[in-house]
Amino acid sequence: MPNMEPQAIDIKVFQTILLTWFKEHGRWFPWRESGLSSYQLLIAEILLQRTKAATVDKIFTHFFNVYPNWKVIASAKLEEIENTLKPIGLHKQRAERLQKLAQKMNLNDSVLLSSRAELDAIPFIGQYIGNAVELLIQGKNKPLLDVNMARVLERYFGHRKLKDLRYDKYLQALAHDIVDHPDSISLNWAILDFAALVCQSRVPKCSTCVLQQTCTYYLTVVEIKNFRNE
DNA sequence: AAGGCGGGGAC
DNA sequence: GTCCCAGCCTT
Repeated sequence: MPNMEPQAIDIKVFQTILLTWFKEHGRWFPWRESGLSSYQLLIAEILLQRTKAATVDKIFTHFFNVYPNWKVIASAKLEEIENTLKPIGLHKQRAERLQKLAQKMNLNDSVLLSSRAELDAIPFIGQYIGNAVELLIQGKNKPLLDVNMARVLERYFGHRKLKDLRYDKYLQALAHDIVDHPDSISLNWAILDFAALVCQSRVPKCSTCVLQQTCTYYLTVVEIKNFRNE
């Protein structure tokens, strides 16, 4: 039964193995540095939407040199923001949203970012970024549940029922249980890095995967193929 | 539930 | 050329 809620021991194994993997193979990005402002953290999440982390990395430093705070974005020319964002795509949409957000946040971002109710009322902040703010700014144990984390969890523990991951109770509960850990941030990053480097969408590297012995996908799909020598 | 946004890298 | 990427809004 792939949709059964996993036992606590299963989650513990998953957490422990991935954190160990992360210490050796985890990626480094500037937005993971300590001491970033809530401005930088929030902008980073918007830049990362539907965009590879390595791609965002290329313009990240430059972007904050040009736009160091909400005020500068709020008063900038929209076309210039678009040009700055062009190399990472979705630039027209993102530039407009960033500027509107900046005009709102410029007043009092510390208040707006302090509670989930406030966050949910802000345009362009959905479930993912809401969780990211709670995790990275408020210090809560919340999952960065995107298509990549979903893919890892579903391959390992079993597939969700609903197409839209935001409404799938099983996947939501599972993700929350997984990152309910003293080092929730590292665990989140570990899963995202693992998704990008090992448990990839098209050709996952199962043969060298540290989770293969306990992975549903490996045990029910990959190993059977190997047995048949396909 | 489905469509649109988008350049860039991997294959 | 095709697929995918730290989503979200509109219809």
